[in-house]
Amino acid sequence: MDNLPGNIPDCTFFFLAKAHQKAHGLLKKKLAPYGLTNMQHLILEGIWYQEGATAAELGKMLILDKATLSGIIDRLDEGGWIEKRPDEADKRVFRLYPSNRANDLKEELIAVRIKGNDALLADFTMEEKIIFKRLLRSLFLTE
Amino acid sequence: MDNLPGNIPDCTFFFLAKAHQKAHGLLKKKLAPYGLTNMQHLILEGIWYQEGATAAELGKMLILDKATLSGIIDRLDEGGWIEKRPDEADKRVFRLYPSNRANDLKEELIAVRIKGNDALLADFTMEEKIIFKRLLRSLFLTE
DNA sequence: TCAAACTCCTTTGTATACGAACAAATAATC
DNA sequence: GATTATTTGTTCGTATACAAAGGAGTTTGA
Repeated sequence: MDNLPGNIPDCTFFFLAKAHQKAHGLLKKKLAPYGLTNMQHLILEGIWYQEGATAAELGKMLILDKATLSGIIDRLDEGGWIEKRPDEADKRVFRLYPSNRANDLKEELIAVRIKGNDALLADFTMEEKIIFKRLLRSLFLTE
Repeated sequence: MDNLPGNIPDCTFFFLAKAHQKAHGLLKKKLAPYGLTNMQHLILEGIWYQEGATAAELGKMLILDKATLSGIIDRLDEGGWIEKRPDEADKRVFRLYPSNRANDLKEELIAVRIKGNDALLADFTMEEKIIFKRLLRSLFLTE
């Protein structure tokens, strides 16, 4: 990328956007055969780790806008990946559960993400992997 | 974020998405007063560094899909930030130039991005900044 | 206990992303 | 020099993002 203009090579906004773009594309390819998008996979895995979660809870856990979540949950539901059950106590809320079909693919789908992670950082040394993840974490966790 | 589910805390896809989400939001706020989005700012700066560039050239330089670029360029044009001039030799192509209004704000707008970068990495040590940018670069520049 | 405040989810509008299909134009090749 | 292949930019369809506003339900507080 020698033709990147003067200041842009030192722009973290740009680097982050491009690193994310690449990571997103990599996982996207691995998930395509399942008919799942990256976000759908993320929400589904969130539900596996906290069955019966509400949309609000998932939003806080995964740092997602409620408006964005609404659509993703709808498509997960339409695709038969999850089930929306109304909460008995609070009529505003519904609770989310993975479908049987989703559970049948649970180990496989989680493995896809883990292997994707390995592939993404394949060229990094062990130290670099650790440092990279630590810096990413501290970046988005710092308010 | 102690309530992040088991495996997700070690997911680079997630970290990258969230770090990007945060960086994007930070720059977005700083650009809002100008009526520019992050992407519009990026393209505009790309044009400043290479006046008369074509959409295809910008796409290669900034690693952007031509379909995505098409819309952004349209809105930059409608907003009066750039000018599209047809190429005389190649009738498929138009060349992009910053408007006078854009040039009046050039230094200021570039400074906004640079200061945004500083703010984003404010909590990092100098070494961390260097390493972080190096790792991000190598991640998205790898083949 | 009743109105104000707040919460949960949805909907609307705008802006990316990007694969796919297309029309127009240019380049390649025989 | 005509046919084929490639390139450029647009449009379409689908999926995020997220601000803003709305409807329904719940909680507070006087």
